[in-house]
Amino acid sequence: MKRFNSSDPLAAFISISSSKEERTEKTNQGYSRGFQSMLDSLEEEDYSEAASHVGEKKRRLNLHQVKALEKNFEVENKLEPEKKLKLAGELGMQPRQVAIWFQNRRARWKTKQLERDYGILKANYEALKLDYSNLEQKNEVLAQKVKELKAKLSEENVDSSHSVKEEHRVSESDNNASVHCKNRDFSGNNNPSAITKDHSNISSSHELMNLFQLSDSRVILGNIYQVYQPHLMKPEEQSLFSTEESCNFFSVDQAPTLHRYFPEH
DNA sequence: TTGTGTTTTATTGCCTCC
DNA sequence: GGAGGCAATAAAACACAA
Repeated sequence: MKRFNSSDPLAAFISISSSKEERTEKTNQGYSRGFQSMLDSLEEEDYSEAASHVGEKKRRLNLHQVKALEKNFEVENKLEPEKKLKLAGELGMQPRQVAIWFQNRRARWKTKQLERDYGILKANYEALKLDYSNLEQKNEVLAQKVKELKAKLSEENVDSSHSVKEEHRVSESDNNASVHCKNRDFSGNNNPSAITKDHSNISSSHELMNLFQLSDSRVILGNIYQVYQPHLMKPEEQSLFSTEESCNFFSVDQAPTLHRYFPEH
């Protein structure tokens, strides 16, 4: 087990100060303001205390030592034992001090790296959120257009459906469509009661229009998603947006026949 | 001057590797 | 089993506002 060599704790704390030229050398190497001021004050302290320092207290490394350690860390963030001994000798430090400095420096670097990664992830998330918001707006516009077209179509059907014979023919066509989708509900479950049951429960045309809107929005949104970022869809959303389920309710190829849902027309 | 927050240096305990 | 790395933490040094 490694443990601190307590035979000479004094020596571990006393760092030999470097030359006056080295110590007075000002640095602008991108240290934080706090760190820089710390280094500055450290230099002054070194001046007055280095030679005669009483060493029980924890001491900070001088500027020369820190700069040399930083330089070595840039080259390699882990030290070979030989390099550690060499560096310790050059800087007047205990090898263990050098090792501890590198260890702490790696920890600081890791923290910074995590902060950077978090920033990147956050930026990506914000961009994605913006994309999603834009898509929602487009979807609303498209849904509104669909709603208008349906209303228009409904009016046309009312105008052209006076003959009983015509009504009968359309009714048959609707029955076929009903058979086609009667085994499907909105969530993709094979629940025979889902759609047909809804039919019986829908009491007003207003509810019905909402039903259509919901369904259409999902189709449109689903198609946009599939074209735009298909890999971002959750499995359950892919199921929800699957064209087979939605098309049977409102197919693009076959315009919806609203007669069934507007029997009064 | 003092309280408080931040940074740096060092220790401890655990883990992995050889 | 020893050496070394890492996470958590203590403690000293330092900055700074009130």
